Amino acid sequence: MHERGGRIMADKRRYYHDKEGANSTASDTSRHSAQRDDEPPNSRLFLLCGRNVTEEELRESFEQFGEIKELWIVKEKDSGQSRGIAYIKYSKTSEAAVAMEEMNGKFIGNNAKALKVMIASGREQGSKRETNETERLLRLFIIVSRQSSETEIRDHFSQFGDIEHCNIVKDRNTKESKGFGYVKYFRISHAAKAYEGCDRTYKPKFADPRPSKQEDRYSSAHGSTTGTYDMAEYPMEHHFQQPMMNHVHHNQHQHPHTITHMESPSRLTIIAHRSLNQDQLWRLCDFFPGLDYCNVRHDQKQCYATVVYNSAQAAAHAKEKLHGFEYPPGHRLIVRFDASDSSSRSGSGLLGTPQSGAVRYITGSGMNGSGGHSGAPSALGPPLVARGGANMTPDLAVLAETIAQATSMFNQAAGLTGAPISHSHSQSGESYDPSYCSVKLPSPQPLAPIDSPVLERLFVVCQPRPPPLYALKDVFGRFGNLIDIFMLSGKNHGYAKYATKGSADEARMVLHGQEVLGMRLKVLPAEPQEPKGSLSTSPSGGPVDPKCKRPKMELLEDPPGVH
DNA sequence: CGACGGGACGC
DNA sequence: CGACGGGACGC
Repeated sequence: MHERGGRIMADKRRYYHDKEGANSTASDTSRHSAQRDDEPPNSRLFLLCGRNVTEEELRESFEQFGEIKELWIVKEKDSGQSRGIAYIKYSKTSEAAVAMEEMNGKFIGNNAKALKVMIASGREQGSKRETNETERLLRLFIIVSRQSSETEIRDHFSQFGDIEHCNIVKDRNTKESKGFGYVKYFRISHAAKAYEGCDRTYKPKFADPRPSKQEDRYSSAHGSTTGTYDMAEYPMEHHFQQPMMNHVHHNQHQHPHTITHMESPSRLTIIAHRSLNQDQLWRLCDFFPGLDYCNVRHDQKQCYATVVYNSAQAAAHAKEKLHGFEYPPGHRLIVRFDASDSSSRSGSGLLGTPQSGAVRYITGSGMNGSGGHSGAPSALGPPLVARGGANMTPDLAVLAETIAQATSMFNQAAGLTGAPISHSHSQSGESYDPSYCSVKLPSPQPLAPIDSPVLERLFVVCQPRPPPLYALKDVFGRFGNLIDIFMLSGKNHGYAKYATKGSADEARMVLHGQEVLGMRLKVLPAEPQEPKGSLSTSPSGGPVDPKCKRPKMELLEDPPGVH
């Protein structure tokens, strides 16, 4: 399935790999439909319309906001008469959010009644809502690395819209980050865009509403209606600046964030890691036909590019291929149609004004334990491009290497050899640089989609400590079909997940006993993961599968060439 | 005017 | 030796 274009992964499945099934161990009957309804979350609309609104009218008005998966008007069972209620399921959360914001209060057809549009809640829930249910649509729960700051969170998330509040939860006493936080927007569509478009290491989820403080205390005191229904009126009036407008115009809906502008179909805005320079991004964009112009500007945190193609189709094609692509590895590009509003800000452009803050180069557990010592060991010399940069920090060296790898990968994908930017001496696609990896490696390969079924896992031990995650990802990825690799936090071992057994076997045989950036690897077949809830009450006692118990791991204590 | 039908594990 | 990421908000 990975044809040529597949190298530039635009696989949307990358974005929806949340494991909502964590609590779905309670298996049962009606779960199937319920899951479809709410996947991705908040992608279904509930609307009140007139009884004579037709399915065609609804479809005509609502399809401009995205892919409608299902459109259903609720009818009286016997007469078949509409009950004035409809459900519209979109393929994406943000499509539903924008549709709601745009269509609520509008009139369609010659109906006298204004539409009321809201995000549908679950089938079981019905019309019952909690007091502050609106938070569920506005606030994201996110995982953050332990050392990232609130400024950094704000910088990243403000690109999707104005933030009402964001915080990292910290231990009251030690003030240490607990590794998660919250971001709350003013507008539902902004939260939805952030949910889909933020860096995936944040693992966003819609936050459960915080229980309001005066719940039952006052209700008894006043004996009044403070209960569960008073907020039933949804967040609309609060979040909608525009008064109800008249009839629907079928033109592009405005991006909610900026003031007034239109999308220009041949211009793109790309948000990328700040380490990328103009030349690299130009090359990247030029990989797709029709590039006219590429301008890059930076701030402390990120890199913003305006890219113009010579046609809307060319731009759309590039956008589709590049959005979500990891470049450099571990950092997904965000690509959208450019908003050409000249009246807005100067300098950093239309996408927020990030402040300075600690830049997180690599996210993921692999870097956590290594602190500032993750640079290359001096015995083997610094990695590739860091050479000669005596005052380069380890982080910069890591970045430089990352980019070299990514560039090399693109050169491969483009069929270019000996491109000027290439720092390595790889001609035929295979590379051998003993300071990077002690064995000759195949050329870089695309990763498998993150939700691919895991057909084989490898257990990886690194001594004395793990090399940077990007290096492991690259090296283990070169055998193809790598889904993911991670190191356990603070440990020197981890797991690589493959979508095919063949790739895993090859990786294991080639890499076992080799070195990556000076770190010796053990690569073994992973023992099957123990089911979490398995109480040891089973008569057999311990682990499930005794068959692949003791993989042999000798031959490693005395590797060739190094004592 | 405020909350759930129809079809269905299978190329 | 080296075995399974990280997760809900002031107690």
